[in-house]
Amino acid sequence: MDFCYIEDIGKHEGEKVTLKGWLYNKRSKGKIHFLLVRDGTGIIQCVLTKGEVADNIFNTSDELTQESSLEVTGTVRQDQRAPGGYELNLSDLKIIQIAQDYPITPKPHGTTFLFDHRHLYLRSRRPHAILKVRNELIWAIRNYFYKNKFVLIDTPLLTGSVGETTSTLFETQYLNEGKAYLAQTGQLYLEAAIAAFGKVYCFGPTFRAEKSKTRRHLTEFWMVEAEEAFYDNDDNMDLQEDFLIFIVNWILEKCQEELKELERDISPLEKVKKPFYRISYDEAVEKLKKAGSKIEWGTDFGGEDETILTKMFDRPVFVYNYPKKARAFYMKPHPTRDDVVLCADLLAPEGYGEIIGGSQRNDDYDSLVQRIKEENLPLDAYKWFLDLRKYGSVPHSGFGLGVERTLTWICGLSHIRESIPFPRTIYRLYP
RNA sequence: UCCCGAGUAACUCAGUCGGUAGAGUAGGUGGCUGUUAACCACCCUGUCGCUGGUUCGAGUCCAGCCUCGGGAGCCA
Repeated sequence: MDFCYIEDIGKHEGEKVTLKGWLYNKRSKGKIHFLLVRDGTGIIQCVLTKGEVADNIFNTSDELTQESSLEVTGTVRQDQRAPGGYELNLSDLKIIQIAQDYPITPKPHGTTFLFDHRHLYLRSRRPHAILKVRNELIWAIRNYFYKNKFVLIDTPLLTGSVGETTSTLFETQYLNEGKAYLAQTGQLYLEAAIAAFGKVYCFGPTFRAEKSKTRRHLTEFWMVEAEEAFYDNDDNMDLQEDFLIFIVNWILEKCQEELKELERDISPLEKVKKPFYRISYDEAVEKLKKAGSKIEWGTDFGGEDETILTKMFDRPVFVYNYPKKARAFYMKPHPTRDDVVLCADLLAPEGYGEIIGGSQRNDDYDSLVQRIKEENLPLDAYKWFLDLRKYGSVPHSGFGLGVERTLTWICGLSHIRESIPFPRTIYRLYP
């Protein structure tokens, strides 16, 4: 390799190095030019002084425009005046390509403009920082499951039978086999895999065709789902707690710089420790009513309800045992109550709300058949799913964590669209 | 689908009572030997979202439509 990266520049103090990258910004003081060069790993200020560098090289820098690609060679020097602490005294400068009229200037832009130029906006500091945190978040998730001996099971994205019953699906013609749907969950397939592997997880994109128009919704988002044989609903919550603490600690350890760039107050993240609060749906409704919410027992929380609720707690809170009629057919009925199921949602603090939905699954053949019928679902589509209850059925539980919602909370973002490289929302399919 | 709000220069916006379009940024030219979103001077930039209406005259008032943003619902 004949060049080095800006993040390693501290190892080369006093040495002559070559960097390859893009011009982030430039300033000139006439006979001194300052070039801010970025290479994906950082930003460094390069200095060209007339008289100390060949005239043709000094003049070359006049041609540079924002985001032109270039190669620079110079001596690394520590300097407190430089952003980043180090700067490069240039001895050589080669233009790779001159960028013409780069649309994103160092001045404020509106979100529509920025997301119309998302392919370029990725280069800016804020999205760059967020997506670096995303990278670590995903690594932490995979790392946690690997360390805890969960087996990765990739579940299909094209499915015939539907997963849950409530949400709207993207539909496509599947050759000669009729309609296929883009997956909204891999859970049912994971339930098949636990009897083979015990503890499993899947991680992939999921799709919802709902015309949701809020700061918490994407039509395409990434979800990690885990499924565990012989775990009951409480074991499931213990696991989620441990899992979330692991990934938050990982981010706190690895992403100090990025969180600082995002001006994220990390004190709420530092409070993510055992035990999380656990309240029943019944208690949550009581608390909300006392706080003035119009919620009625039996309905799901609205966005506002979630915000009120999470602001009552300084750590994540589980709300467990929701009304049966507000939850999916596959959840296990409560052993002594007919109106609730064994499940739990995990709500992130600071008003962010639901990031995990989980439940113990219905492992009883007859009762599951009954629930499928009650929901008017086609029994034959679920034949394989029902088979799992015929051949060595066991108590089991699982959960799904929304990656973008989690990242939105960890980074303290105000809109989920910033948490994914190329967001797909109700009105956005470009770029 | 419903309720708000916004569409004016490449970008961010201002535009008073209806009187014929203006700032900053970007771009261009010149100046400046330590700039930090550099600064200073000058120059350039318009289908005022679209269609129609009222008027001597519409960016401005009225109607309809389009697009986008925020929220609700739905959902992770």
